[in-house]
Amino acid sequence: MSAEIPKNYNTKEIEKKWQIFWEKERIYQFNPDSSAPVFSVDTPPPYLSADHLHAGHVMSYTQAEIIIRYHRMKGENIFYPMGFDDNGLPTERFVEKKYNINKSKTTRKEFTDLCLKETAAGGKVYEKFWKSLGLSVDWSLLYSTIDSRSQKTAQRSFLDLFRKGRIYREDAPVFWCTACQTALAQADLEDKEEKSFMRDVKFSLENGDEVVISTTRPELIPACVALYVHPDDERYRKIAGQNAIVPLVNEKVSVRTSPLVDREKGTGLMMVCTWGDVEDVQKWKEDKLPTKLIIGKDGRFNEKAGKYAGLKLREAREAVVRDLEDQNLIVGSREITHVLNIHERCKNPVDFYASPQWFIKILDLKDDLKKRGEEIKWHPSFMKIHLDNWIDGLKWDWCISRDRYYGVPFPVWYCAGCEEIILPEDDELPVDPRESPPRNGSCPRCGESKIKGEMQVMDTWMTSSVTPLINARWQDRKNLMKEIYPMTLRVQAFEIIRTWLFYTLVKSHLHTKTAPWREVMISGWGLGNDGQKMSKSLNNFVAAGAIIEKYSADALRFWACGAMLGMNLRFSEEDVRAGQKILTKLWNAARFIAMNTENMNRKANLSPKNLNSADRWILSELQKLVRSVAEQLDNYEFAKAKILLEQFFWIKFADNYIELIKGRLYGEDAEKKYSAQFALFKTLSALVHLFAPFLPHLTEELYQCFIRNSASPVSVHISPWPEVDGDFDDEKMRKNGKKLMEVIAAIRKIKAEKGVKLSENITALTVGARGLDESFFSNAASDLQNVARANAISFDWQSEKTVDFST
RNA sequence: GGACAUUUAGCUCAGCUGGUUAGAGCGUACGGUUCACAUCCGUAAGGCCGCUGGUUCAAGUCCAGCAAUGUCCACCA
Repeated sequence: MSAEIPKNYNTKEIEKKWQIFWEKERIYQFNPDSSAPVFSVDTPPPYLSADHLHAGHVMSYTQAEIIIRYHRMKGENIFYPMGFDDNGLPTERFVEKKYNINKSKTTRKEFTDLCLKETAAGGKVYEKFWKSLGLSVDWSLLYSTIDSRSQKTAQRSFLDLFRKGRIYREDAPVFWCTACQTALAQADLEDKEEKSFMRDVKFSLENGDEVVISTTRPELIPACVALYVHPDDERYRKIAGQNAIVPLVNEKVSVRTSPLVDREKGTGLMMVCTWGDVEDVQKWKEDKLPTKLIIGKDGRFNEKAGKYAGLKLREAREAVVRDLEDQNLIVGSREITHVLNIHERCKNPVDFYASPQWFIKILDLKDDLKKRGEEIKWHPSFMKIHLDNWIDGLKWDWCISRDRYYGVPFPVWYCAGCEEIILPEDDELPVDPRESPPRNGSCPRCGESKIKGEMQVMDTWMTSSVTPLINARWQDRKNLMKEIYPMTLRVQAFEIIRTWLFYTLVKSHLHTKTAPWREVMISGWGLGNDGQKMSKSLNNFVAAGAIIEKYSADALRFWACGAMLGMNLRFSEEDVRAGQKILTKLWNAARFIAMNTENMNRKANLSPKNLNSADRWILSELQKLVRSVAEQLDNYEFAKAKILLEQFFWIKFADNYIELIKGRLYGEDAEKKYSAQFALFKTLSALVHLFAPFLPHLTEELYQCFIRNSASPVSVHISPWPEVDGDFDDEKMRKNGKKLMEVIAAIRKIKAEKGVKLSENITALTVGARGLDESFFSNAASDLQNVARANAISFDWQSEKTVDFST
């Protein structure tokens, strides 16, 4: 047998071999007919537009996968799908950039065709990559957020919520990205600090008096519709109720009062425009102020802006300031730093704009949603606070429509005659009202046959928020709702708690009156060498494919599970190399064991009393390891489990135990040799299983080469997780073992330091030996003597005196 | 301004419900081995455990305050 075992572990060949094997044998396939408990997983569908996969992706997917593999080996029926998010704005932007095209200058058909082509290509790259990493995904469950099943689910979600009165359409101010030319939701915004100028501008009152307002947005002066003061502000008591004249446009606006005005801010006199910020929108709503929208959807000023019409925002600001200066109306100006909202996808500043949009009413659900959040078990627990904070801070209903081309269409038509909203039946879905009319062709209310389809598309989260329902085939007659829903586990990173997690919670609360999952697992970020977030625009980008190519998937996975759940992890090639080292070490240890257990009878089961001391020790340590690794994995503490495994394997098993029993393996005493062989094989077998979730390729190779027999499962990944064997779980043995290791250390020290400190070391040695139980020692003495001999020392345990160096 | 997290050896991080001389990996220096190990083993150097107070017989570990870093949120007149 030993002749057949290759000396080196050929990473690339072997990993590829088992990946093909797993697929062929359908090791990871979900079995809907099994009676085993189901463990269903809701994994993030990554955006295909991210055309480079980096080590950060590897980290979060691997961490989740280790937990999943553990549950699979515990005999649970794993439902582990993969999805691709190839829907919506990110994909559009990717295509725009790649082909350098402008959405408004191409037809919808051309554009969506390109999007579909790119997502198909991207999907292939992703699938290949995830497979090369060894993810135990059931690829037969693959979904894409633009495929017809997802569209159907998203549209049915819309219809269901519409019927429940949760969805409304309103022509109101919305967050608007002038670069993408679409409405946005609160969750699509990001903060950005920017330097700007606070300018003090003179306004005249009708009676000729002058007042001063402060603003960072002078270009909105032509859109001013009111001034506000605090009702108790002595300075302005007299002017409240009067009219002011807006400079440059000479329009009359009223001076109103509101207790919400902050007297300390600026001059205490507040200019309200259509609409510069959230305050403006609120005042506009509450006091029914006039509307004077001077910025168009493309970001240019429109005809209502008078002489500034046609200018871009920046140009308009310059022009307005120039004009104000010419008229000596700017009485103060200072540079300030303030934070403005930018669009998360394109980083352009977000404005307000009014146009008809679809909304889901969520502001009245805050308490319910927080309660749903509490039904879920959070790992790590503090991550739940991010959700609560977000819910507390909600100010707007969820705007679900986007003025774009590529995405799931709304299942909505409008009657051209009576403006009735026309909806399809569930069995018609998916529909595309932009392309085809409703089934019965005319308006059910007025009979009008001219019907318009809704041209907007859904927010990408409208689809992503129903991934559990897509997977459970909620929309199908024969669905898996009972089997896999609510799902067992959601895995994701923390930055999309406010989007993906929150929106999914909203949907499942409204559709199924449950939380969507029982547990969530939130991972941190993989950081670049410099500690910054990995991003391909920076030089800290670590292409995951290249690392796998250079080392191995298993080594990269070993790095990925090095941080505790929820913590960020800095990438370091040294750590990957350390992972590679443990692969080699495991391979060699297994090879050694295989060579020395070739002819042993593996069927017989020895009991502790038939074993030598050292063998009982390592097996008792093994039981402790089995117990604690399971404990850690139950708590999603894969990093701690990994450390336990490493330390047991490398230090206790390889450096100490194997060295201790080599003499018996090479010796003539068949009984003593068999005792060691038995412990060696039992330990190796357990280790291969315990390491399997972390290092799936290597452990599969070891299992197939050294462990598997005709009665075993075809793969280590579906073979049973090790259990504690009470017969060998012996604390007394572990205590003796600790002493045993001290004695070995003392022997090595004597060797290393020769004469130096000799007496101390000999004392350590004898004291260590004396600390052992008598029967344990008498049985282990020959093993120790062997170690001593291997270190060129002979020691007389009886007299505790003689030390020879056979130099 | 609010929230959450982090702060322990040169680097990356462990240190559970407080208890003897604070640990691992990598890196560094030195020594040994190459008969499982394109290696491996051993030894050493290196830490006011962010700062300040408090509780306690006893604190890296609990409490309070402060600081730095990261992230999220709020503030945009």
